Amino acid sequence: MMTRIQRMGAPMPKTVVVPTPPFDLDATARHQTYYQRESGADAYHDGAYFRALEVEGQLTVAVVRPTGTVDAPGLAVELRGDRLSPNAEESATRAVTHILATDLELRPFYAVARDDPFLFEATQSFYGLHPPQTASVFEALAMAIMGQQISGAVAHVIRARVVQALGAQVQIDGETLYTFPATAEFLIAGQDRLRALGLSTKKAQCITEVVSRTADGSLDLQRFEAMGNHEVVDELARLRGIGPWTAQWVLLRALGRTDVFPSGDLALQRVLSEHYFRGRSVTDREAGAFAQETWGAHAGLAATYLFALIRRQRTMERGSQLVGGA
DNA sequence: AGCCAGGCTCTCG
DNA sequence: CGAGAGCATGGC
Repeated sequence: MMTRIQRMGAPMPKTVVVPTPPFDLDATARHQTYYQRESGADAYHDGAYFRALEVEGQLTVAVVRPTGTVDAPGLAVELRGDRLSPNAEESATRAVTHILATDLELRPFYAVARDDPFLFEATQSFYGLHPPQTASVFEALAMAIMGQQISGAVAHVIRARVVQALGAQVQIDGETLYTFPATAEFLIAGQDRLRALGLSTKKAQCITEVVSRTADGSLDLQRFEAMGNHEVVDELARLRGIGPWTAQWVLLRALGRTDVFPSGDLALQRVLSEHYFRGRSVTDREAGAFAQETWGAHAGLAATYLFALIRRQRTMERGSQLVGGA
């Protein structure tokens, strides 16, 4: 596969973006990059969020740093690399603010969460965490398919392998990032290559079907933006290998449908079981109904904060294991 | 060394 | 509807 490599040096003019408060870049970028220590499409270190992007055929890395406070937030967005056209600059800035969901309003959700001690604690611990979104519908769909069934750690390894193999490589300050591969790159790779990168036969077939149908126009993911939740689910369910879990995550992660609770998610089902059902296991249906009743139109934000809790829990467990093992 | 992990599809009762 | 099997891989 042809890999374009670009070395980037000279700093570019910065744009300042004002997110809807509260906004905490640290919490949001950590959440977004949780599994990607490095060699993914983005990275977070030294207080800056990095994301490789391809806009209008031009490669760039957006570097985002906080300029204000969580309650009076500002973000400095710097585009590194070859000078972009004004249009491309605007697209890149829009893309990275979309990824960080800067315009999302958290306060109504916080108001609902106040009645719920468990979630209230989460809204305090992760105050200002906006639910990160993917750059495109396809990115969310491909990421979800690659992550079906397997653990987060395994999903991370496989996704990183695919992104590195098929994405365009960008180097900045000695760090290597890759753009998330476009549908065309998956199409060129084909089933066998995807299979060799660690996807199961079914997943490789599923992604191949998505990208070939995108290529022949029978599937238009761009259109999802303007469609209702149920329409999107119906359209996605027609594809072999895509069920409720994948569709729910696409709605939440790509389209910012923060009313959608991924009720098919086993990790979320377990959290609900533990904290709201006294340990009794819950079905997909029960999880969805409970989330809808409890958090209403903000159920998707609740899911984001529940995942933040799950991750914090795992991080602490890992920490204590390391201490215990030593 | 196994068992399980942020499922989906198909089959059978 | 609900339950069960096969799929793939890496980490604990």
